[in-house]
Amino acid sequence: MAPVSKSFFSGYDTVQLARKLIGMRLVHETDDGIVGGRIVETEAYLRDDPACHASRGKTKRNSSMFLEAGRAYVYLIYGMYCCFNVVSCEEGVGEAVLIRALEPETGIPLMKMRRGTEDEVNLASGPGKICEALGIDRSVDGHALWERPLYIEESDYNEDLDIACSTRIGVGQGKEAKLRFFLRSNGHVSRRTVNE
DNA sequence: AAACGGATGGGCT
DNA sequence: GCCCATCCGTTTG
Repeated sequence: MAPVSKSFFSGYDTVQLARKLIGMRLVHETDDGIVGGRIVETEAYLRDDPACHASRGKTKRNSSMFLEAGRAYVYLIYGMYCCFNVVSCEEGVGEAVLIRALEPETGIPLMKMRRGTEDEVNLASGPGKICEALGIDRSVDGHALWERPLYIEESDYNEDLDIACSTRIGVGQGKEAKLRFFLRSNGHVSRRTVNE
């Protein structure tokens, strides 16, 4: 397999890209090994959405959100975890898709070591867990996700996906909006019991 | 099974 | 000073 082309990311709005990324693979080729998995849960963050970091303008922290579609936006949360996003829309807009959960596929032993658990369901079922399992930190903020070593690639099985929709997890403002997307009956999503 | 507190850094009203 | 797009271990119903 190989990274998708740059054009994979353009021509869609953020909600469309959030749905399109479900079923695709996120892969990181590191010195310690190749790790990756299938994306099973995403959330959309929109420009006029109070939960979106870009909604109050461009700062040093969120500046990569304003890059072109397909760039990485990685930020530190709660002082100790990172969250990984795929930038959407054209340069200068400030929207992104948060990747919330993966179904581990490649490099599972390395992920287990990094996460300190043998439980496969617990390897990447949350945005902070994904970054720990894949070795993603702020040094890849702004990276082009159509290029190695960190990239999106096509999945072997990507047909007839049953995508469900709910409110987002952990947000204060913007609670009502149903901007979370996940594979309905997949065991690797971060939470099972949310509305509808 | 749900609820809570601690760890810990940086941006903000 | 307070609020987070979190996680984990522990306590409570």
